[in-house]
Amino acid sequence: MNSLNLAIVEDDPEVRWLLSDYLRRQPGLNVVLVSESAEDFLAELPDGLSPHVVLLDIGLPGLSGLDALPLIKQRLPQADVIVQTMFEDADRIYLALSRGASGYLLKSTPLGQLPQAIREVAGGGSSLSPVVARRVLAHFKPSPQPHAAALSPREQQVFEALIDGLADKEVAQRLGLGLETVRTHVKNVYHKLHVSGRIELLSRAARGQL
Amino acid sequence: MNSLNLAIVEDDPEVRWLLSDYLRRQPGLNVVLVSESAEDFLAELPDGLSPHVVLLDIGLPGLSGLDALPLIKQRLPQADVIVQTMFEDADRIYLALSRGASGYLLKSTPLGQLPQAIREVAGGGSSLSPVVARRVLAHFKPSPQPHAAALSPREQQVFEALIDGLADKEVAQRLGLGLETVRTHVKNVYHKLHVSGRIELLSRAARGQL
DNA sequence: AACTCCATCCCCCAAATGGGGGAGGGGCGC
DNA sequence: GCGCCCCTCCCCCATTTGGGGGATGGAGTT
Repeated sequence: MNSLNLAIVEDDPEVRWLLSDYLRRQPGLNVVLVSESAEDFLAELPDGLSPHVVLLDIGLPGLSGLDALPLIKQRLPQADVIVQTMFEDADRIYLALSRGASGYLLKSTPLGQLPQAIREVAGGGSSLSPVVARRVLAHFKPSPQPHAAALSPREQQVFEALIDGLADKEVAQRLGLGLETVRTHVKNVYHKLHVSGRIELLSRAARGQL
Repeated sequence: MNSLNLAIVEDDPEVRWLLSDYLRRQPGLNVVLVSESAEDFLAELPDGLSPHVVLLDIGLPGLSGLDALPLIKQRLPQADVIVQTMFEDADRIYLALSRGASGYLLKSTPLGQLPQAIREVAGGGSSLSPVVARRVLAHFKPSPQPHAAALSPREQQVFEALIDGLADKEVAQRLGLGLETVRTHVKNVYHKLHVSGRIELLSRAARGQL
């Protein structure tokens, strides 16, 4: 079980050779399949063979790595896929992660860090290049509402209750207020946030636009 | 500019000593401030001094690292904060990241990896322990709705329109249907997804619970 | 043929919602 | 003192929403 089965999908012959050659030398790593395209990979994959980790290039001709990801995860649900690419744009990163990638390494990653990244991923972790990680974290922050500042303390509380999906009546209970009071606050929140009602409010919140 | 100013906030005396001692020895790293609490850190911080990176423990007595994060980012907007902790629960990770942490390292991280992580962060990247990274990535995936499968094609369309915040009438227009038809589909969607109305639906969608 | 699911549309009704309005009291700043 | 904002509560009214019922026709299964 110490032997980690690894598959490599990479179109550039030189890179492919470098990668497979280097990784083959690593103790505990077992390169079981090397393909030059996602189509080839899926076709060549023997039924019995299930790599623990797949190193997947994104800039593939034909079926792109991004499009191949769901197919690979379907064929090998328990395998972890590390996406390797020179692209570091938020869209591609987001796509790769939402399609089940367990790692996202830039091609600029030193070869020497690959074995560790592969072991981390196989061990239930994830490996992200620093630049990529920063992009990912950026998706978590944007909370600071420029609007929220305009909301009075009470309105802020009411706002949060609305986000929680409460009805006016329930908000009144939670905050110990009269129904009519809550209705007043709610209307004020709508005005200050420039929304027409709780549905628009929630649908924007769902998109992180608030 | 090659010298990286580093501040350390850590309550455990032994760990504090180990960290500061080890990091002080690293070439290019300059430990400029070591505090045993967030309060001390904010108080001791000279006005002219702006560390590039702050190593922040989360399990602090008094003001927790999590609560201190926003204050630190306020005082030092350009500084990158690396959170260091033994906690790996999703809540704390999420909180730390949404409050502006640029890195999240577990206490189990080998000392030897710290300098690299610090340099990566200072260089505009982010550093996450593998386990943490996996947790973070999990937040990106969950799209595949187990429910969605149960929705008929029309219902799926209606569902998406609801997420977009449309009213019944607007859904009818978008899909070229009669209002009553839409109302029927909407009700069916509610039943199949076990929600009581669009507010619960949207508020769950906002939390990624759908 | 009988059954089930889907899509389309219709009706009724009670509750919740949004958009207006107003009013009294408290606090803060000028 | 006067104005302004916040908090509290009240009323009216048109629309929307949820929940319940039912009807028709088509497609697919058994």
